[in-house]
Amino acid sequence: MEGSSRESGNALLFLTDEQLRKGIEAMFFAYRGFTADPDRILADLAYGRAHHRAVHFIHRSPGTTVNNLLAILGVTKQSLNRVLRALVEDGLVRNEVGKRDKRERHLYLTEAGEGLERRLSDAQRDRMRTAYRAAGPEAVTGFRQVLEAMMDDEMRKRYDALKELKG
Amino acid sequence: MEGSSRESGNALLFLTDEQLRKGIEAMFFAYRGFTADPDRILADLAYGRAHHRAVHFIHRSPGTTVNNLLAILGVTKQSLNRVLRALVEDGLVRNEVGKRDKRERHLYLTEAGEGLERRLSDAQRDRMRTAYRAAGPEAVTGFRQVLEAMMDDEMRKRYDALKELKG
DNA sequence: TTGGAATGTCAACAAAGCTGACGTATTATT
DNA sequence: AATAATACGTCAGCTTTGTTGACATTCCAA
Repeated sequence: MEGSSRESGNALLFLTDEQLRKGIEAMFFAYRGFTADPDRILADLAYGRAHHRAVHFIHRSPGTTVNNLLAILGVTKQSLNRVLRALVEDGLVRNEVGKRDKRERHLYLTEAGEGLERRLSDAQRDRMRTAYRAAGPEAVTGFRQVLEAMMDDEMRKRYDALKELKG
Repeated sequence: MEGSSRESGNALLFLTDEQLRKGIEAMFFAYRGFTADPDRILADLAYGRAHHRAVHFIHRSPGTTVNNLLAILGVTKQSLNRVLRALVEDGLVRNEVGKRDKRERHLYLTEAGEGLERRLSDAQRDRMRTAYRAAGPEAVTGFRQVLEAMMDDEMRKRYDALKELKG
């Protein structure tokens, strides 16, 4: 049989509105679960998701600049600045003037910052791990493939750039 | 080989922190893409994501009550009320006093409301369809499995309840 | 040396969440 | 019949996190 029983990735699938709607709802409800555990931790600390995201990506790319973080998070510098200021004041993030370009500020987590990052990502990874194990390795591959296909090109570049850090 | 090369769903997987972090980042960036298209449409209309969610779930469960919508969206009645009031004033949502229980208000989209819902979900489904086709049918199954495993139990119940509406 | 880039900061505002309090029907319970 | 509970709406005030716009500073590079 030509085309065969194992459809290739770019086969023209028949996708009903219902199937697609279910996917949309799955994203909605799953994202709630995805953020639920960190949110609980953050609530006690008077921090929000914005702080979590900043801490996450600074941990991921130590020494990243404000501008780079801005682009990854997709917010204005004013919005990010408020969050960063709080984190610096609370001693979770360290600010270092660039050596090559002294206009730039390189961002690092302090030990306390790394501690918070651990707490938050432990919680989030626990849920992710449980979900991955429940679904199985093939499902995980598919999960990642669909998510990557769902990103804007610009964001996929940034996502890939992060991936290459520790491969 | 016992266990075989095709690992079962509940096999104990070796999942590195890096793999899990990539999953977390994939969720973050993909969710941005997921909401990007409707967000652009909504911006022109002075509506936000909250309005989109209300419209989506009223479309999905016509005649649903305020209380039910509250539970699905996971917000307070004050927050939802603000959104609903705007939608009713703008003639997108219709409010009907319950026949069996007159305390309840059943919610329906008007024709204009259905029109907006179409516009929004067309945009969102286009992206979902493109992603599904790019990733292939097996990936789609895995995608859904992981997302469902990631939900809180409470939310999975609501998600399943929606699924059963039109199968 | 001058232009532009990167950063920080001030002010004002908006969306969308929250809590708490209160009112009004309506229904359920005792 | 009286009381309690439920469903909904609304007012007031607060928080987080985003937005613009304006402006100063620092510093690289042409």
